[in-house]
Amino acid sequence: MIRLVVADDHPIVRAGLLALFGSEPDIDVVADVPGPDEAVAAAQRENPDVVLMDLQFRARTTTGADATRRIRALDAAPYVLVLTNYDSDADILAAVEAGASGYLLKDAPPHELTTAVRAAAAGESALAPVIATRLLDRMRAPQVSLSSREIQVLELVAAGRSNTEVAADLFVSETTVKSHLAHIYSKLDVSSRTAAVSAARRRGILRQV
Amino acid sequence: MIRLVVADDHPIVRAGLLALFGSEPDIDVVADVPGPDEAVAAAQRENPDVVLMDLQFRARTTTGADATRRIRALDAAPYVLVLTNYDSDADILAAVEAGASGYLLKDAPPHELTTAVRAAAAGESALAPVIATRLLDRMRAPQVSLSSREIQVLELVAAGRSNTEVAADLFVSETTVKSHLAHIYSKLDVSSRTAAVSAARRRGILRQV
DNA sequence: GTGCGAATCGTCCTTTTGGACGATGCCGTC
DNA sequence: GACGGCATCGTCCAAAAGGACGATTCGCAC
Repeated sequence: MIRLVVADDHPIVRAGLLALFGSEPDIDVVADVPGPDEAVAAAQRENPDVVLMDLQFRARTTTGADATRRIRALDAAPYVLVLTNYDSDADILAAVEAGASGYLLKDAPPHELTTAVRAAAAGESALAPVIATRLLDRMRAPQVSLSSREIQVLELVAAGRSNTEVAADLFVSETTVKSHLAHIYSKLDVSSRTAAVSAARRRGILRQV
Repeated sequence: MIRLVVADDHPIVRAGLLALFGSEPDIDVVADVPGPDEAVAAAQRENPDVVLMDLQFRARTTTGADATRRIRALDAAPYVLVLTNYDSDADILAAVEAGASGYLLKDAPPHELTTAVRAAAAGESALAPVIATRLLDRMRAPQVSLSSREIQVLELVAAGRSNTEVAADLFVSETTVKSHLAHIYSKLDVSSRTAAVSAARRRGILRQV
């Protein structure tokens, strides 16, 4: 019998997961909690085999990645599966770095969830097919990383500042700003400031406001 | 007995809603469907009192707002409640314009859902408290409100499209796009596209990606 | 110490954007 | 039926942004 803890702030999603695993004879949901801190507590208290955890929690400072890290640091730590709506690079990276053994999407078919839980309980890794594909793409495609100065420029641009204003803010010439922007465009494969901001947000390079 | 149709592309959410309404004696879920087109079909076939519908469907061209519009155009049309993750002005506006009688958030407590369904069945409007608050704020401070067309333009601009591209996307001339942008700038008190996007995000006019 | 990326600054030129005037048709309100 | 807001289209011009060449200096890695 696999002991499972479910952590998600949406009551509807928790109800759905309970219903789903309720019909699986070999999976027992021993706790369902609405927040990351409660998840860590439950992981200590219930001694589960697997924790299924959301990444985003509204109105919480702790993220799912933080909670994952803390759970994986426990003695006899359970495996953690991350379950989220988004498949952004930044999110996946955060989850993997925190020690998750799987990354699942909320719109996945139910059987993907149950097989993933069983795989995780057996100590194996479990990625949603979509995510696996994306990771492979990522490996194939060269990693884009902006320098800290470039990010600084892009943040000001995202805030709506003009090249002249950015130059004044950073005490450099407008030429320099344009030069940074040209590099940013080339790295992100775009050709305008709005497209750059949009691409950077999508990839988690800029704060998601 | 309230006949309810549930439309959401996440199997987990559908399972959760089924479990939730399963324990309500006066609500009968007569169909649960994964897409907007199926929702319209079910609304015709099952003759429900209320349709509970997601706004965003992955990998579909039809949006929840489109489906809502089509359902409300039926004979003996059921009431439509929109259920979504986001509370941006653009989404709310789209839903209301499409004829939704309520707007609910997925992280709402279950009782909000059931009371909203009962209210909708009785022909009343039902808004999540968060949304109601936002609408009231909007009424009190009506200083900035973009027209739906303007929001549409701004969304494309935020996605990094140029004026020419936006014009092509919306089947209008570039002059028209520039005219919309000029109005947007004046309303938001800015003078560039990036500043407009930034201001609109800050005020919740655009979704906080 | 050679090479490389980063940060800085230049010029010249083209494209895009924004501002300042227009104009028309439609719809809803008063 | 007049008025205002919205959406549509136009021209002309100035400013901003972007592309295509440059260039130097400074670290840091090999």
